[in-house]
Amino acid sequence: MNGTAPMYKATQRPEAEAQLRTLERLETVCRARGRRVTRQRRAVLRALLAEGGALTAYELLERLRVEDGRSTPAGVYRALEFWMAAGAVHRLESTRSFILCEHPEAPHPGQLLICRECGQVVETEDKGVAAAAHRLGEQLGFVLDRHLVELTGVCGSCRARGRAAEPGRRPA
Amino acid sequence: MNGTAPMYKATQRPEAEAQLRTLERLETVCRARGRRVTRQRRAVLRALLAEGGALTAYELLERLRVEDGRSTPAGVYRALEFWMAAGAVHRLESTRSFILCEHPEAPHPGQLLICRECGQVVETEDKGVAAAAHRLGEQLGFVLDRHLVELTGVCGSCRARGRAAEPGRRPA
DNA sequence: GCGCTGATTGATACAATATATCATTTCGCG
DNA sequence: CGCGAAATGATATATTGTATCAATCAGCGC
Ligand SMILES: [Zn+2]
Ligand SMILES: [Zn+2]
Ligand SMILES: [Zn+2]
Ligand SMILES: [Zn+2]
Repeated sequence: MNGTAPMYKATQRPEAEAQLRTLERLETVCRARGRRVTRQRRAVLRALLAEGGALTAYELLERLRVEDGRSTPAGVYRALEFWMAAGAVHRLESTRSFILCEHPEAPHPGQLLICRECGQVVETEDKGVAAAAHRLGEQLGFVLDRHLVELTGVCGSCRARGRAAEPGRRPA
Repeated sequence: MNGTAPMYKATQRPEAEAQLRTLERLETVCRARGRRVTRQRRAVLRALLAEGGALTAYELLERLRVEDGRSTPAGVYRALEFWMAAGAVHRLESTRSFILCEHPEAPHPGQLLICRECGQVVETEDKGVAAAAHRLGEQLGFVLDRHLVELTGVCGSCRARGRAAEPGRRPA
């Protein structure tokens, strides 16, 4: 059954390599700005990378404590804040969790598509959505600097698997 | 209990009348579904209406307690959940607060524009944004049923007031 | 009106999420 | 090394949201 839509399933994290290269780049940028990439911060990034998806701050904390029993909520939130400022981590407002950015090369107005069945999160940089949002802001006289778009539903593979569920859903 | 005179606070804003008419309609709809519009639920709606903007659950609680000292967090959240299910209230994820829906006539994928200076929130039903989001979902094989768009920035009147700020901003 | 039934509330406790503070340690650098 | 900025550790606390269950209320058939 792998013939249908294995597009995102993909192999065991092919992005991992790229993510690690990205980490090095981030590190360089941070140092240039007088900020440091420390053990704790690296640990947070590694945990998110290993998870391959979103984690809440306290789930992250549990994982960090396996390696370092002294980890605290404050530490986790500090590291998360650091990476969010660097553009390497996003916060999913609708699930109060955190996830690695899939395009950390540059700041970007991204969109997050969330599957409520399997928890998968896909990050996009869709020009259409971004442009429409920007246009809307202009129409209303706003100068926007934060762009939060989280779209929740059911992904293709979950729909393929769960034919037992009701076919008729009403978008709300 | 004291006589529950339904003296709705004199209308301070123009939409208030329409909102109150909408309340009656909601009430009818709710009854038709075996749900009740009670004193406590009405109080939550009135408080949001009087505020004219977003309130956190606990800010709401403070206000309710002025009139009824027995109000509790659970009660506030229950009422909010009730109205959100009815489509009369939205939760602003980015500020963890709640606001009246400006178009409660029907379910809708809306967008919220938030001014970080004055806290103003404008709700829109922009076809362009909604269509772009829907298209994006289709491209990625998602069937979406929740549409969260919160755009934050500075509104026109705040910009007019605060000319001291820097003119060149980069949307992120 | 009377009692039945399910919806709603009251009261309390608790869970989950996030931040404040300050003494101490580490890092980068001259 | 020794300085100052950055980061952490430790602790406490603030904020936001739920669970539980007995008591009460509203609608309904009688
Ligand atoms: Zn990103
Ligand atoms: Zn899925
Ligand atoms: Zn609305
Ligand atoms: Zn404003």
